[in-house]
Amino acid sequence: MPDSTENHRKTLDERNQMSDLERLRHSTAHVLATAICRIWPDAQFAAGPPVENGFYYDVDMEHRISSDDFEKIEEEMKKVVKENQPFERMVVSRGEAMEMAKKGRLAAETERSTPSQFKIDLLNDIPEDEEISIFKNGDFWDLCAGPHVGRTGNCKAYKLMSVASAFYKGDAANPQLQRVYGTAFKNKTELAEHLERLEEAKQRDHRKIGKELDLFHIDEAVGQGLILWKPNGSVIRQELQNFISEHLERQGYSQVFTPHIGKLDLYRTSGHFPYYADSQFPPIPEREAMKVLSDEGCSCGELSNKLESGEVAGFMLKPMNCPHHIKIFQSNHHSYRDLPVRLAEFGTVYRWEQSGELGGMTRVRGFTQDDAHLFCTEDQVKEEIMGCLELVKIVLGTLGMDDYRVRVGLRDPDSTKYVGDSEKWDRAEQALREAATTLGTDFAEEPGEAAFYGPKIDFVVKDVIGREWQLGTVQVDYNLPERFGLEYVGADNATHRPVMIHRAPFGSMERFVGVLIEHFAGKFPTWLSPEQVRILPISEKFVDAADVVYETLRKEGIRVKVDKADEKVGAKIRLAQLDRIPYMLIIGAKEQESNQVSIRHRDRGDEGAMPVDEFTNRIVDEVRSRSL
RNA sequence: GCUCUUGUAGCUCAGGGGUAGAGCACUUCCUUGGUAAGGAAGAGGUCACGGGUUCAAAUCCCGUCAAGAGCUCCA
Repeated sequence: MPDSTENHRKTLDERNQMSDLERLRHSTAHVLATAICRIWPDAQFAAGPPVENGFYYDVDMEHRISSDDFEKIEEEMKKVVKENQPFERMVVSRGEAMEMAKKGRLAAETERSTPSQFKIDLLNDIPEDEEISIFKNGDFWDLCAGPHVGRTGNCKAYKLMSVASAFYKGDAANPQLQRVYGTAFKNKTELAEHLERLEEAKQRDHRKIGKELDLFHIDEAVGQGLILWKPNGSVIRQELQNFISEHLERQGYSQVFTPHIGKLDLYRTSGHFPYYADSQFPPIPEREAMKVLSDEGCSCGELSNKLESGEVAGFMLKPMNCPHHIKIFQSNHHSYRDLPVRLAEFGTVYRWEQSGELGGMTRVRGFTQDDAHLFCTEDQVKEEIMGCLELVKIVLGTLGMDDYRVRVGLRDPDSTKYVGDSEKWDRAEQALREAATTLGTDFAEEPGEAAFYGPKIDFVVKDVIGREWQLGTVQVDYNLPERFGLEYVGADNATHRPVMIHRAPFGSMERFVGVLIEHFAGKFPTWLSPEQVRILPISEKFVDAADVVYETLRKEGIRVKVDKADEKVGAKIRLAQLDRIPYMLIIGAKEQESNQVSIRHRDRGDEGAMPVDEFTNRIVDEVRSRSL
């Protein structure tokens, strides 16, 4: 189990490499602690490190901090900053440090009746050979390896952001502490810019825009994490599926359909049941079995045990599509001449995510993967992976998501958890590496990041405001071919085991569309827009003329509507803008006479008049080429 | 799953122990207009659900469900 950032104790070397900003944030965390300590002297502090966009300090005390307290705390922090206390480093012996902690003197301004309990614990975690240091700012002494900025006066631009609870040391078995989050920057300008970015992110939130544009709905009566795609959202999804399907065709894939459930035995073979039972919907026992068991007065617990042990048969909602695709592959005999076999499906899967993990479209319990499984010979692995990478590249390029990084997940050389012999792994890793090189993008090799069944390549996309999302993935798999005993007949007339490749350029339709909404801030390129054109007659008199244009566009497959409301154009434009419709066509007396339309683009504004046919050609072209 | 916060009209939200409010959206009428909001009237709610306290609960308390933030998790 790799250390999470949370648990990982920074080495002194790593600490010395802390950037200036991290130093500043860490120091601001001490300022925060000083302030809290002055207001609530019973406060016990745990850890207070810098984090990605700021810092936090974990605190345990009687009073429950709420955002209403922020003003008061910030006021007190201001005083500490104004006092411009120097941060002084003092090296002490383990015994001295322990003595201070026992007197409650650590993370405090005075000795206290209760010991600094968390600091005692942290002290015990410090390796024997490491120097123990205390950092002082004014009377506030804290066990801390540093480093810090020179004085509290350097911490001028900060803001408390939120308070939440966190498990002590990140372990769910430990008690929860109050974690106060803040952010800090070199100066107030940078702080303001950061806050602006956060505001921008809020405006782009796919849950907000999804509601505004009527894209999707989650209903309590249906269930948590289950997405209802509304007509507008469905247009986007369908367009994306058409887009992918076109490329699947070109790349020689076969599209298939499979049911949403499968027998428990199928997943016993694949190894997913009962090993991953906690993250799956509970199994569906067979009708007959249910009846017999209920007649016998069998409890739920017993039933569940019998399902797990295989005494009782049943079905499961599929948590992945692989087993179904494998069974399609296995339904024929295969010669090496047939390979590679590429089976693709927009396959819906169900996983039991913990309720607290769910959120909007990005973390759900039922989702549709743009999934495919490739069955090929060892020799074909590299080329097939290149094909997969090509597809991901086309997808991301078409959507203007050019800012991404590529991770090549390799096995951990020291671990033995991996299936398949190491020679095969060497070859597969080399194939992945070479394929990644052909991408022309930098990639990072990450040992230990491979799945137990094979190495993989992940695409991590950065959206317009700098957040990262793991989307596309390509994985080599030696495990399932083994478990299911897949075979093909080679040129030598002997049977061989094919290699499987899993790949999903979007990851899932739900997550991808969620990310796309935020990426485009709802302003989808024309080909993806649920409504591509809205015709705005200047008054009722021009509704007929509008209808004629409507028919022309509709015949060309353009998604168009006429706004016949009894409103002025100004109001109609406003609504169309709010709906993020790419083109507004305005029709009044001038246009009617000349058989033209006045074009207004949602971003470019008034583009003047143009004959209807010319506009039609232009937009049809724009849609067909899927331009941004 | 854990901690905290929240749940009032289709949407965004105010109010808060004495029978429900605004703006937008919706319907009707007036208006027939030129690039981001013309005017008027009307309709619309079991204040998430269940229980308790009270003469009286949308309001206070408990529970359930759901959402948000963070933690833990994501084959």
